[in-house]
Amino acid sequence: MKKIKTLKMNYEFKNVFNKGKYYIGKQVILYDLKNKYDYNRLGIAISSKLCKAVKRNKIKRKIRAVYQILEKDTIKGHDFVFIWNKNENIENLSYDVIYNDIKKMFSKIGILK
RNA sequence: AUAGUAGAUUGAAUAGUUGCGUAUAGCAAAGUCGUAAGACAGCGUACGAGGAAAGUCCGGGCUCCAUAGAGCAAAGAUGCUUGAUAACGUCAAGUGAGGGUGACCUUAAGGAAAGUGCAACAGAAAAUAACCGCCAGAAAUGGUAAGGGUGAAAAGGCGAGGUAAGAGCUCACCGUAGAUGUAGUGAUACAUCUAGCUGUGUAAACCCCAUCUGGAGCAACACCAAGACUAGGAGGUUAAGACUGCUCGUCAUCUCCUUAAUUUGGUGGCAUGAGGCAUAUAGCAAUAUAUGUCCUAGAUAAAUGACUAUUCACGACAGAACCCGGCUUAUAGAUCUACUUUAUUU
RNA sequence: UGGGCUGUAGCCAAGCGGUAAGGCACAUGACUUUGACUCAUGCAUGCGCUAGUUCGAAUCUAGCCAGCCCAA
Repeated sequence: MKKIKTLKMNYEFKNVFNKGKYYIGKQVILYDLKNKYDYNRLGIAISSKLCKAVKRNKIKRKIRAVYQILEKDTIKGHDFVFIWNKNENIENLSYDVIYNDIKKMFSKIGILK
């Protein structure tokens, strides 16, 4: 099963936001919650007020690219939701910063093998 | 050389590693997920976002409402002419008006003599020529639209004759309206004659005239599976429904009321089309016809990413979501074609 | 994706062709020993932006911009 499992319904997102713990990185904020399944699920939420569709897509793609690499080495059974940090300018978006952010977060949670 | 005008094209490129979506009668397997309908994994191969994909401003296809019907009204849209188109509020060619030295650009451009409304302040007066004035007359009264300077706008303009004073009352020139002729499919243009000219502006105020318009939208709609409900009453022709009102007509395994429920998942719709490109013919052109050739995204929380190397002008605006034809708006730069102004030289 | 609505001072708002009412807030002055209350005066560079119609647009027309609501 190589496909990335994603969160789909609105209430699933709300669950993570309300009950989950959050971790703040330089460009990305992560909400984390344990789930019932034996795999991880990913959700990315970027509001349409932030910027237009092209830039939103770029953020999503970069987060997804990082997640794919790091997700292999994690302990399964979590829901993740990523949000863009509003204090950061969108034009500074870069792959390396997001990579370091998410690596730190995952190690804080303690799921990195 | 300089400053511009109009139109068209393009919208970084190459290589490697890795990753994503769709297709696949290629290989391999006969399995996995799911109650079911149904869906799918590995390797290989092919293909994979724009000129605006945007705004959702018009028009059409498609689907359902009856097959989308008839008449009157209401509501809305358009508004010089001819043509193009499936259609349009779009496009092309022209006409008038306005702007620019010019190439060229802009233009919702029917009707104010069907009727109604409005025109603040100022001004005698904003459409009835009332008031002051001028002239005649003893007065009553009559004649008059020259003058009464404000205003965005003042009763065709200006000059001469004429008169008691005046006046298109008469005349020349200009403007306006009408008729006739010529040119043109036509808007209209030009010429001649006639009328002395009474009626200011506003229709992007109501309105009148001409032409056109049924409604809702792919989250439409159809089918499949699971689950819930499946109880009671009313109607069978005008009650309710099919955009609004009235009249007519049509429909139904239909509709309405009370209680309950109106959910979830999947498949199709969904990518060959009023398609693109090239050539020829017709046409000033938009476009049409014929022949040849090509098939180039199809997701469903939504696919193009990341890294490395090289080159240059160092990369703007920006992401398909049922599909087409337009319009509008955003846009770094690059290339090409035609034309104009000014200056200098020959 | 589709459908609809609204933009007027720091805030709430009236006005729908004739040159921006009102309230709160703010500033100044008066009253008061001081403060509050009260009274007086002031505050819109042009009505979200850009064009057009008109003698004249907040108002009419067209195109943009921003915000909000509804269906699922």
